[in-house]
Amino acid sequence: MEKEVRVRFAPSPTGALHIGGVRTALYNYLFARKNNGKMVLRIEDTDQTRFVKGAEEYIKNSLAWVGIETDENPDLGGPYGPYRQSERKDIYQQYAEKLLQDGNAYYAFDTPEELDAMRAKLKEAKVAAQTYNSITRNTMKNSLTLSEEEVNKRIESGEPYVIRLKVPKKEEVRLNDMVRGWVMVHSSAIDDKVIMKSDGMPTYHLANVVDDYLMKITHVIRGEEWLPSAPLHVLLYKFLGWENSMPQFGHLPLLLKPEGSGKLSKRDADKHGFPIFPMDWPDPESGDVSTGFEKAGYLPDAFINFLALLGWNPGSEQEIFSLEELAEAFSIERINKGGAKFDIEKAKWFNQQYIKQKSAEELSGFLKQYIANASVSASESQILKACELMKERITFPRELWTSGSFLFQRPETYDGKVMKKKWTGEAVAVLEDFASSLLSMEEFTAETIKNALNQAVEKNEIGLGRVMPAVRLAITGLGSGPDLMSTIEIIGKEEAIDRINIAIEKLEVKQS
RNA sequence: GUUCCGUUGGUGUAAUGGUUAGCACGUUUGACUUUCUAUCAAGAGAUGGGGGUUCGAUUCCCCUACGGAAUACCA
Repeated sequence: MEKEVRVRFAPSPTGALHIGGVRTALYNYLFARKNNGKMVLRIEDTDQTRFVKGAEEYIKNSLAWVGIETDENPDLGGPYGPYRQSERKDIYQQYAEKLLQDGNAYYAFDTPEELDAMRAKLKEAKVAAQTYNSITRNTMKNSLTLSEEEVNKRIESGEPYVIRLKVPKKEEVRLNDMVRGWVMVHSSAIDDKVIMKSDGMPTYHLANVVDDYLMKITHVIRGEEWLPSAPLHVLLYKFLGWENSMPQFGHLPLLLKPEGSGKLSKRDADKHGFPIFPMDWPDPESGDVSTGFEKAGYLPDAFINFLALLGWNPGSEQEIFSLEELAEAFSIERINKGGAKFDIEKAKWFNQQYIKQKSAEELSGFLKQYIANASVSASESQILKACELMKERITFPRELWTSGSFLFQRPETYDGKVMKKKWTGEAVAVLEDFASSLLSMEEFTAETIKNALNQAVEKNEIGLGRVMPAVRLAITGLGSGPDLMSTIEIIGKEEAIDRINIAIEKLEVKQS
C-alpha cells in the first residue's frame, strides 16, 4: 500500500501572513488535495521573543478567507498533536538528548559577546563566515573542549548553555529536491547550528525535523529561503536514525519585487500601493493598518487563481481555475525554479475576470452596502440590474458604486467638456421629444426606450451619434458609461424624464 | 567573503537539438455612426555574454556576467 501523502504548512506567528506564505500554503493544499492526502497546520512559535498577539488568529482567518482548509491544526487537533510547538517542548528535549548521547551534539557555553568577538575575528581574517564549525569549535567553550567535570559543574551552577549539532567535517550531504533536482552540499559549508536554545526551546531546525517526523509528513513544500539549511535537516534525520522516513523536499521559488531585484517586501507593496497581506493587518507597534487584498476589493478565488500561476503553470493555456480545478491540475513538476516578479496588473485582470463571472445576486451584497452608506433608495430589481450592467466593465466591487452611482442618484454636476461640445440646440430638441414620448410609454425596457429615441432622432432629422452624448449627459452627467438604454431602464421612467427636464433647464445651449 | 539556487519580450510563462520561439497581462493602433474603464481586430516587443559538443543549439557542457537566498540562541 502506498503511504498516505501528508503535508504541512508551518508558519510562525510573528506577524501577518504575507502573500508568499499564502502561496506556500496554497501549493501544499493543492498537493494534498491532488493526492488525496492530508494537510497539517502547525504553529511554529518556538521564539517567545518574537511572538505577536493575534498573529495566529490572523493566519487562520487568512487561510479561511482564501478557502484553504487543513485537516489537522491547533483548533481541530488530530492524531499527532499538539500542533503548536510551544506545547511540545518536552518532546524536543528527549531528541536533543539522544543527539548528545550519540555524540552528534554538544553543549556550548559561549556568551553572545564571545560569539560576536569570534565573528569579528573571522571577518577580519576574511575566512568563511561560520562562527561555529568543525575548526572553530575547538577554540570555544563547549563540552568538546571542556572536561566533563567542568561541563557538569557549569550546568549545575545554572550557567546558560545551548546545544549545538556536531556537523561532520567531511561529508557530502545530498538531497533530491522535487523542484530543483539533486542538490549537493559539503558538510564543511554547514556550521554547528544551535538546536536547543538556552531557554530550553528548540530552534527551528530541530523542532521542524522532529515534528515532521512525528507527524508523519511525507512532503515538505516550503520557500526557497530554506534550501540552504535543507542539508542540515538531512543530517538531522540521519543522526536521529530517521533516514528512511525522511520526507521529500520541494523548495518554492521566491516572490520578487516588481522592479529591480530582491524578495518582495511590505515596503515594496506600500511603495506601489498594492496590498501584500491577504487581510487587513494592524501593526501591533504603530497601530497602522495595512490594507489587505480582501479590503482592497480582491475576490478570494481570483486572488488564489492569480497566486497559483505565480511560479506554477498547468502546461496548457488555461488561466482561469477554480480552487477545485487547481487541485486537479496541480503538479510539483510544473513548479518553476526561478523567482517570479510580482505584477499587480495581472492580479487586477484576474479580479476583473472573476467579477464578470459572478452573478448579479453574488455581487449585489457589495452594492447594497454602498447604497445604504449613501442613504439612497433602490429596489431589489434595480440593484440586480445595476450589477448585471456594471459587472462587465469593472475590476473591483467598489466600482459598482464609484462608476455606477448615477443609476441611483441624480447628477449634481455635468461633464464640462461634453457639455461644451455636445449640448446643442438640436440635441435639446431631440431630448424634448424623447422625454415626451417616454412619458406615454407603457412598456419601459431598454429596447422600447431605444425605439423612442430613434423616433425622436428621425423626427428631428439628425444622426443618433450627434445626440447620444447629450442624452447621456442629461441622464448621468458623464461623458461615458455603460449602455445608455439599459441605464435609463434601471433609472425608471419618471426619474429619467425629470433628469432630462432638469438638464434642459440647467444647461446652457452651445452657441453655434 | 563563502555556500547554494536561478536567468525566454516590460511582467507571468510555454515549447523545442532544426518552428514565423506559442499564450496571457501590460502597451500601441484601429473598429464599434453610444462613449468607455468594456468588447473586437491588428501591431510592436524575448531566449544575458563568451566558448565548446554538433551538419545545426534558445535547448546539452564549461566559463563569465547579473540576480537571489543563506551564512542568528529568527523562523
